[in-house]
Amino acid sequence: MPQPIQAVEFTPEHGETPQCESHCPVHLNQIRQLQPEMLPLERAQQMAEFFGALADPTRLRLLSVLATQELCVCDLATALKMSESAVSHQLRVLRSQRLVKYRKEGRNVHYSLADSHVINLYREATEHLDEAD
Amino acid sequence: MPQPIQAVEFTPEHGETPQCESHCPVHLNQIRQLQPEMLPLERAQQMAEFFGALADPTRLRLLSVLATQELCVCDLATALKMSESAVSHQLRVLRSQRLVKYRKEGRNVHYSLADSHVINLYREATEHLDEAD
DNA sequence: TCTATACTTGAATAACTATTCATATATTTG
DNA sequence: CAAATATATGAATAGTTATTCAAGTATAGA
Repeated sequence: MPQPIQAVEFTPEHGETPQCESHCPVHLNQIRQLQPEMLPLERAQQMAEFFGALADPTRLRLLSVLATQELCVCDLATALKMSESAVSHQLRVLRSQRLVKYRKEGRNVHYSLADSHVINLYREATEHLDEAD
Repeated sequence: MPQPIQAVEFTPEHGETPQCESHCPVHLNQIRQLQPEMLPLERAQQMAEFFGALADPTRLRLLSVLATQELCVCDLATALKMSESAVSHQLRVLRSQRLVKYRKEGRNVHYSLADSHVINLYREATEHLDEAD
């Protein structure tokens, strides 16, 4: 896994006493060596929020139609048969994770996909799901 | 976006009346044409569940240490400084989405990453997050 | 077979999240 | 400026989820 980590908060005072007995394959020293590989909590939280933005059917449907063209909120609401308010709330989540970008034009706000990562993540997930469930 | 969709439940009876006025860029006919591009609800839910499995700091940390080596539950618990029960519950979520696989050996259960999609998704997310926040 | 260990699981609780409803802001048009 | 439209937002509610605790299963060894 990438992200070989910077700050690790591994304190020898508490917690790392292994519950495993001696026959367990990995022991204290090795677990200590695992720490540098482990995603630091803060980064893990940031990343979880990002994946969280993708973890909702409504938001995924919004992204799927935005993949075809730029659309304003009321068109998105119409296409998904949802209230504009609900769509707007979800677009805010997508914006907060920079999954979509927007462009104001008069009273309309046109949304579109932010970058290619969105498509790539979508594709990876699709491939994974299509492999023998 | 991939996944050009199979069944679309677009019924002309209700919902698709456009809230947008005539100056809105996309009209009813075009919105109707959007439907085939839209992720069907069932697939969207399936995909949301998958991303949901990645949307938790604990599970991402588990994956990050499993990326370095196969590990048993008690070692994972020790490394993350969490109860074995909590870790086991989270591993169940990862298993349910086939993000990890496991191997029983005596009383230990050794977990490892399921396939390369995990790494790819991790990398895409990392790259996205590292771009100008 | 009895005990200990590794892991799993169900129920309960606390924290989080999606939608609705009401309201607010901004822009266009009369 | 007033009215209408497009979007955004705050509060409330209902549904979801992560962790804990207690109990359960399975395997190994005495």
